Amino acid sequence: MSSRKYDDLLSIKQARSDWKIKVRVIRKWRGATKIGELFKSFNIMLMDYKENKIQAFVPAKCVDDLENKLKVGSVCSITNFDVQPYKSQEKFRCAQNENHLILNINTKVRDVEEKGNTIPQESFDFYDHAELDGIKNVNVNLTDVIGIIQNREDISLKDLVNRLGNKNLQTKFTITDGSSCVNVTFWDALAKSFTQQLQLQPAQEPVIIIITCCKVGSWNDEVDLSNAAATTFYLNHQHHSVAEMRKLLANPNFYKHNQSAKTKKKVQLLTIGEIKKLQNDSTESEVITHANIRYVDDKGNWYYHICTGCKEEIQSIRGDFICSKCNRRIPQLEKK
DNA sequence: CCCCCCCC
Repeated sequence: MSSRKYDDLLSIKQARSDWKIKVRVIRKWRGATKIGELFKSFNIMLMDYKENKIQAFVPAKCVDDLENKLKVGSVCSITNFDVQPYKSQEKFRCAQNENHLILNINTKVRDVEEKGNTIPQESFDFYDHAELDGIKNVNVNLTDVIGIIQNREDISLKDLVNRLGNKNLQTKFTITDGSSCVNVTFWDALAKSFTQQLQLQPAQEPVIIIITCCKVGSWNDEVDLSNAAATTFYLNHQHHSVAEMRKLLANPNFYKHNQSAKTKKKVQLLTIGEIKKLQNDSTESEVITHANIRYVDDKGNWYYHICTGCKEEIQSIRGDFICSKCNRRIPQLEKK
């Protein structure tokens, strides 16, 4: 075995046969088919002592050989692997690195002792909640976020059937950094393990969550974080970022800009009769009701016309109307 | 050398 120094993960620019890296396996995940069957192949995130990270793929043909040597938390030396740049349009990249590794049947993995510079157990690249709106729906890179879980008692696991007839598990919750809130939707296996761990999570309230490698999307015009295959979460994790957030939380001004979220009540389903009986303490509360529309009163001016295309208000509608903003033709309303 | 949808 050669005794030459280990290569820096950022120096690995193209395939070369003699790369030698010393890394900690910090995360591991498997892709799945649309119906949730896990692949034999898997992925890992590797980190060196400089906290450089790189994603590595372990193809099915070398899983039997390598999986037990690549346990999360272990430090190892790895030689003989392929290097591949991400394709220019490739989305859902897990590490801020132009390249990723592909292990193969010649790859050698050896447990090594950690001497000198210690490789941390984890490393995150957090985005502020306020920045998320600006990067939503891009997802060339996956995103790390930290926040305080709100209204923990309202969080539940739901069974859904989507419009294609597939079954899904879903859990929704909101996290805050004190000044803004972000919605999170976890799906399927991650939704299940999240709700389970949240129930087991002992004492320390509120629960601080780190979500790593998540997608930043939108739902109902709001930023919504959701899980990709690589997404992992940590509750009240032993990490300085969690300690810092808990310190901020102890400050009485922490929620100053966040009162609405803190006091937000669960939306209730009420009958019209119950809504009529609500008292002053329900002012501006949100409720849901089921009702049948019997007729629409078109006298008075409680309503206005909008173009069904551009949603701009239309001043008058008599006969067919061409929207002056987008030229859409809006037919005359039919009278009964 | 496998996936990254899915809730209105």
